[in-house]
Amino acid sequence: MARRPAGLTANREDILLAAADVLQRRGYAATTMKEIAAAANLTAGTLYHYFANKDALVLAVLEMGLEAGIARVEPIAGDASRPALERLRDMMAAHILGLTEQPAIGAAMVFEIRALLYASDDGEAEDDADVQEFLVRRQEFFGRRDDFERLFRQVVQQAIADGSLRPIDAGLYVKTLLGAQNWVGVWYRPEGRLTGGEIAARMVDLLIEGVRP
Amino acid sequence: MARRPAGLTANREDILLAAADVLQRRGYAATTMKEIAAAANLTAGTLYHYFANKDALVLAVLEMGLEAGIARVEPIAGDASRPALERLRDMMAAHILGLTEQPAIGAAMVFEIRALLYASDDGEAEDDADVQEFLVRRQEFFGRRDDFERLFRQVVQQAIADGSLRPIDAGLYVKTLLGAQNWVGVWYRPEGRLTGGEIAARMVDLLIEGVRP
Amino acid sequence: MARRPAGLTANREDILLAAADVLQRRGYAATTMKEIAAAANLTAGTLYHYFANKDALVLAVLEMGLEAGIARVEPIAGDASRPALERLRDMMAAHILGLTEQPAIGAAMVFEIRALLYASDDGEAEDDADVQEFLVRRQEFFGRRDDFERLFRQVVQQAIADGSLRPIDAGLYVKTLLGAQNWVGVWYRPEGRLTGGEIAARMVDLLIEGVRP
Amino acid sequence: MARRPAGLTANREDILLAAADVLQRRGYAATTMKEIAAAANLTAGTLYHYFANKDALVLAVLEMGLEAGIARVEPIAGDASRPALERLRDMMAAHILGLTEQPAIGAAMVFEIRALLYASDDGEAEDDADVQEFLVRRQEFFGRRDDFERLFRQVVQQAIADGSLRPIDAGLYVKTLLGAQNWVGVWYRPEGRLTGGEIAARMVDLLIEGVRP
DNA sequence: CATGAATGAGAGTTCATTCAT
DNA sequence: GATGAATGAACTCTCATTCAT
Repeated sequence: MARRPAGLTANREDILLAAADVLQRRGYAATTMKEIAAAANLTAGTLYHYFANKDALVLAVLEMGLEAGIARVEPIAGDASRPALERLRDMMAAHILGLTEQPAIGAAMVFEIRALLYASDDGEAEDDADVQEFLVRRQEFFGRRDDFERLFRQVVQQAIADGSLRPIDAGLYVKTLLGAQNWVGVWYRPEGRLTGGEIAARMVDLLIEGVRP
Repeated sequence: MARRPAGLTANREDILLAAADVLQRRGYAATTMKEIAAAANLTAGTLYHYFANKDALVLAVLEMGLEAGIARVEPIAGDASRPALERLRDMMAAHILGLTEQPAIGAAMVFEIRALLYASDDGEAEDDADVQEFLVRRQEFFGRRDDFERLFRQVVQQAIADGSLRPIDAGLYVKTLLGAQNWVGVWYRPEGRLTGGEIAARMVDLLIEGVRP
Repeated sequence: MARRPAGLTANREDILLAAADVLQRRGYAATTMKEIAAAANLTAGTLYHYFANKDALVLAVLEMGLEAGIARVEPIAGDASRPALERLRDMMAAHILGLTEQPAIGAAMVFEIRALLYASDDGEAEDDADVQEFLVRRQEFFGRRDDFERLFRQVVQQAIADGSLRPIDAGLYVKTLLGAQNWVGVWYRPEGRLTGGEIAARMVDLLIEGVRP
Repeated sequence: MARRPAGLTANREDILLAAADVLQRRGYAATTMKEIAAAANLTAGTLYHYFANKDALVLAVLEMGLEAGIARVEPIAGDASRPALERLRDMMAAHILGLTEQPAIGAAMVFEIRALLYASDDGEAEDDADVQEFLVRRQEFFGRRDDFERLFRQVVQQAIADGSLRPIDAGLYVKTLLGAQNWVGVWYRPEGRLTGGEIAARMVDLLIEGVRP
């Protein structure tokens, strides 16, 4: 308490949102715990009440972003009552829209994954509990990312199976999709020429219909 | 070149290649000047004979990668004797292939641009000579990146004009292309299921023809 | 104040005193932050809680010394109830005595001012926030040094006006005074032939009365 | 040769003059061998053909300055045909004038002596030949400085003996003189209100006659 | 004599992290 | 929970110095 008036007390999620914002603006390398703390109206020491260390905090940001992405896409993917191609289109649009609504998290997910990828991988076999837990959670995170990718792949395969898509390399197509879409989180600017909705609609069209007359 | 036996002498370009490799493996944040130096068979101090500081070195890596990309694509784009769509296909394939051949640089270009984007932008406007030069070169780098994107956009527009592509949003389509393609530098593994050539051919097909039957 | 037993806790002023001592013994060039920290029973990192960088710390030492000098001299200068010449004599004696009591600071003020004079003036006009603040404070410091000199000059001028001094070049006389006096901080050794009080009394006599029979 | 046209070839003395200039402008701490080399139209490596190391070079600058000072003052001091007080006056004036003519060296002598004072005195008993020679030369330098001071002291004592000065503490008076005079090298600016000759004349008057009416 | 690439020690500085309060 | 002083490891960078050419 002390310093911050009631109502401004940060909780875990506030911290994560603040951290995502700083990460997007400054990048993992340049982001300090003090900056994150300041963005969340806290001091650095206090962050350690919520997160074991910087990597755990950043990983939590990415988990939050990934889970949000899955939450947007999974219900659509699983709605067996709708045609696969229709679901695919909606999944794509929902994902793109999500990235434009939360560009901080989107960009963080593209860029900071790499920073974490080799975090704590300095060759030495560290084995304090925090590191162990981090490694496990990172593994789970990558598993969830695969889940996310699999949702798309399955719907693509269903669409191929029902003939609404031609027989393509589903894995490669999904990587193509995700590359194009994730990149939106990088270049999108709220003040830009197109709204998130317009981007979503047009990009889905381009990626599905191709560009031939 | 005192001290080091002939044949091991590093020059600027050797350093850049070594640096690209380390950057891809470890990321900007985790990459130290000592690691780069070791990869180039030098000591850290010597790097400062060639580059003013870490940022300047990393920027030089990106410049090298970008210029290589432009060098691959520009001659194709400018060959007025060939149909626009054919040129577009070749440009895409050439770019993708380049990324699979030099994944270190490709990944560096995707990820480390961000690290540089705000480098020296810590809110304080430093401007000693090195920083000034860095900012100028960074600006030029972004200009060249725009040039690269423009090459694609112009060919797309030509293809629309000659009717070989339908009337699409050329700017958005190019961002879609580049997102999908650049992402290859991230997920591509030489030991993977598909060769660089196969990835290039299939991805071009998907992005041009779409996925409808 | 974690870690260190009560009683050893250093505060800003303790650090400055320790730093003055090291500076006098080793000189600006040879003094490292680690040495200062060790002298203050701290680690180097902790110094950066109190001072933005080495220059800011050294400047703070000089400020402390200068303010102590002004505090000794100003009340005497301003005591309008006493004859100007008497005040001048007392100011000189007080200043000399101060230098012999705190030779560390005295010598630091003579020597390290120069080191700071061009600090951050490496031709490049850096201006991040710390440097800006430093430059401002350095300017203020020089202003205060002028204030100090002016105190002497004004009393000299008053003494000239009331006829107790002959009509001399007041500015040059004060520079002569201060040169002779500041030099005391350089050559004075506590174990020397004369006490601080003796030096003060004799030097005042020499500088006022001259050396003619 | 190579790089530098004939006629610009630097010799030892040119280097010392260039070094004195850089030292005055930047201070010992900030002065690098490269800067000195550049000021002398050389590269850093070449300096080592002339001087064993940085300290030896700086010491040589000070030696040059001190010998020049002695050369100005000694002939006057030793001219037994003239009254002591007259010689003292001329010695003072000559010294002050010298400092205003070569302020770089004058300031260097005041400030950089300190930097050298503890150079190579890091507690360890270094014993390579260069260090040994440096320590010997430094000792000799301090001896010469004492010689310089002694010249003044002897003339003062002669003047006391012949009654042209009152019976003062000769040692303290000489320190007073030298402090006031050396300080001139610090504050003198060629573009200032007074010429070197005026400063010399007035300061001699002040220091001899005092300031009483 | 002169060069400049190379070294390596060490400097200043940053920052994640801890912990008494 | 929250703080902020303190730590210490690591990093970037500087620079005197060396030496093959």
